[in-house]
Amino acid sequence: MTRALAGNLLQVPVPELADRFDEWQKFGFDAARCPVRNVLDHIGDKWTALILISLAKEGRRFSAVQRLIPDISKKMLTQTLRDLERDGLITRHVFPTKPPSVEYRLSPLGRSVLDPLAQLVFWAESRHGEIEDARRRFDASSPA
Amino acid sequence: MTRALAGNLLQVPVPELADRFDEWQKFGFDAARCPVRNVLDHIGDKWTALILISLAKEGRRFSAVQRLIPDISKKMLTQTLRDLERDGLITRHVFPTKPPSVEYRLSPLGRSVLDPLAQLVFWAESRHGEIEDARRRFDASSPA
DNA sequence: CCGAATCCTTTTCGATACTG
DNA sequence: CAGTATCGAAAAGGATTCGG
Repeated sequence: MTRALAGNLLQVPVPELADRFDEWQKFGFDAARCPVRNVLDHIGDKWTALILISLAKEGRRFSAVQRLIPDISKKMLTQTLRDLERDGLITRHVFPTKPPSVEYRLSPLGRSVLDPLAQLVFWAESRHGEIEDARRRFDASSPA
Repeated sequence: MTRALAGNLLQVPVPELADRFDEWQKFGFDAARCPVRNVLDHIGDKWTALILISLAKEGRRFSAVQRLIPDISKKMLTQTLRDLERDGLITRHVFPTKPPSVEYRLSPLGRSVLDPLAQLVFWAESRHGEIEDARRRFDASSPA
């Protein structure tokens, strides 16, 4: 994208990320305060991103999310939803029907992560083939 | 969705992500082919993002990366670097000095992930405070 | 229907010691 | 310097059972 150069692809974008990394270094790189660890570790776990995406279009009930992500266990669904609620990314709404129904919705904060998350997902989709090719090449030229 | 209401912030962006999710559903949501799982699980692990960022500015040697990320063990550094090489995100260059030195560099593919990754990192940085506040509120109103 | 509690397996990770 | 090998601890995850 942007100015298409011949041969020497990119290199220009994302100067900021490296610079920010340098900043972190200066302050001793405190793991507890590093947002990469504190936040990315969370949204990067096995189910979080999928759950967020499944709530992108509309609020959904517990069982509805479970249907959308068939191979998640109830335990992990409960746990991940609670973590997301704790972080303020989703809200939980209990309706006093019987049996009770519970709906989860993205909060404004949760909705705000969809955009950067989408960037990464679309990157993953578009590069998935390249990555699989690279894996095959690597495995082919590596010993048993 | 859409109809931009006052007070009700955003909602409009990222229609594509939810739609893409719907697409996946139609094909049975094959976990093995889902790029969210195949790729995000990788870059979302404990060290991958940090290593990619540490290589953003320039190629670095094994020990240099280890200095930049002080609390990574040699084992995990080796392992994560190898996984990244396998996925084609970084390249490995051995210089026949003695003792040998090895430099790791981002490949074009690896550089291409920095931009979406930066979006997420900057989101994390800017929202870190909100998330911590939400955590405190949640913990305060939850039982022992 | 939603979820808590328990048990158990798998995976991840770190510490340590060793090699070219 | 840049790894490899092995071990054990810890965390994550799944299956099952129970309860409001």
